[in-house]
Amino acid sequence: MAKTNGKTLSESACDALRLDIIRGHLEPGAKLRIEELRQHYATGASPLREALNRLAGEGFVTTEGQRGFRVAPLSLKDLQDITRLRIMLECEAISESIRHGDDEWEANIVAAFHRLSKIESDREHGFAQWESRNQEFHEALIAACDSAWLLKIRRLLYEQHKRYRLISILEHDETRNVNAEHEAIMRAVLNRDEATACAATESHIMRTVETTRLAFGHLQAAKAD
Amino acid sequence: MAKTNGKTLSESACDALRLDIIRGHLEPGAKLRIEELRQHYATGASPLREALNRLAGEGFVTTEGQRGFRVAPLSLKDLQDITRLRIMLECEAISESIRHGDDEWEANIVAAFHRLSKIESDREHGFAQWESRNQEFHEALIAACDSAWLLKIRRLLYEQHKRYRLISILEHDETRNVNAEHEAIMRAVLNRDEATACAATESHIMRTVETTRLAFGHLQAAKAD
DNA sequence: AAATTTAAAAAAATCGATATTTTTTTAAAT
DNA sequence: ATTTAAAAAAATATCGATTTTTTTAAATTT
Repeated sequence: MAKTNGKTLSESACDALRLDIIRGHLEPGAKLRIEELRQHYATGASPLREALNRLAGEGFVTTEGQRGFRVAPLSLKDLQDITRLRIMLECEAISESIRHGDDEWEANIVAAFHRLSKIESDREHGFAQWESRNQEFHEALIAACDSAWLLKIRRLLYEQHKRYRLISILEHDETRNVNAEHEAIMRAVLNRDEATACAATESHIMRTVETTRLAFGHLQAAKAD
Repeated sequence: MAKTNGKTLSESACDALRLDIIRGHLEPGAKLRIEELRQHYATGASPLREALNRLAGEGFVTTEGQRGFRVAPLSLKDLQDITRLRIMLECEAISESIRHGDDEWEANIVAAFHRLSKIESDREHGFAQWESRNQEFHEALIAACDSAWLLKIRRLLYEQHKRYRLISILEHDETRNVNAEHEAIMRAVLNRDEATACAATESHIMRTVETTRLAFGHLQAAKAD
């Protein structure tokens, strides 16, 4: 792990681990042995332990006494829990953003929506790119919310949910028109219509979760072999 | 730091640091030099660094590149931010608790209220005890909420707010009857009246914050000398 | 013989001491 | 007053030592 950027080894390891956990590259519940990680990430034990402790604070890994670290587990109940909170926080953030946003904020939303629309069709192919533009669009919507804690917690839950979403890439609900859902949210937001924006956001999240829920159920069933 | 319990040195250091930050024993914004902490907590650098990284993940300390750690700063804006979210999450948790709670849950609330009432009068004297029983009462109220994330985040914000509260112990609003506020919340909860319970909780938090806000303002003014 | 317990060995986690790198401070020079 | 260079301090990483847990295999009991 060469120090190409200005980050410390701890930080690089932390980011790499977080990404691999979110991506599902590291299995939920899997044991995180220092020695193996050392090999894989080509770094010393100390930076790794610091990174794992950081991630434990963020809730991505669990740790018990002298028994090392594990990837935080996933469950259907956890998914539903996260979903409910996400809806609540996302709506709160959007509402506040609507109240505070200026012209520049609006412009950024429109731009982010446009960028996302251009590749909306081939989700299957450049999934990583779609994922990143999707996130950028949703973050543009709430960019005018000036509650640091709300944004911090919302982001945490967004990434926790991403863990579920990314293990079910293949599941694609053909009956959905995600672009239309995004457009509905954007319309309401630009109209400064809080109630409609929240309703559209809630239904967007609920639909996404329904797809995720199915895929996650399939995965669990397949594992029970 | 003797290993009297089953905890690792990292965990002990983490708990000790967190407590000292919440208590205000470590000044907001203060630099946390490893060498000094090593002296104070009588432990090695590795456990300390792990503890600090954990606390960074939880939001109690900040960290930047190769420049070490600092106690997360406090501000009036931060206090207001935390307050708004606390009200939202606390109400959500209480509502769910009301929907799910059983007889045992009710009994624990009544017991916690009683324990708190017995020492409500001399807040000044055994403040630590009052603080702990107060927290136990509030946690008894939401004990039947089975959303792990909601409880986790609520607790985080509760402790963040405690940082503000504990630096203003002396500020005592004589016009308040905290015991009556607690009783009002309890009554509504036992009546399974969500709306009233939320309203009472919101007003309780708002009053507490108002006292805190004043004290914090005074402190800032005093520091500006 | 199968299952449980015990003891030894191996593996893994945790910690502390030391070395390296980076930042901050200090003082001189421009 | 600003810049530059050297010294000190601090943060970070590596390595090896210690402690704890897990695994393995033998011994005992049912």
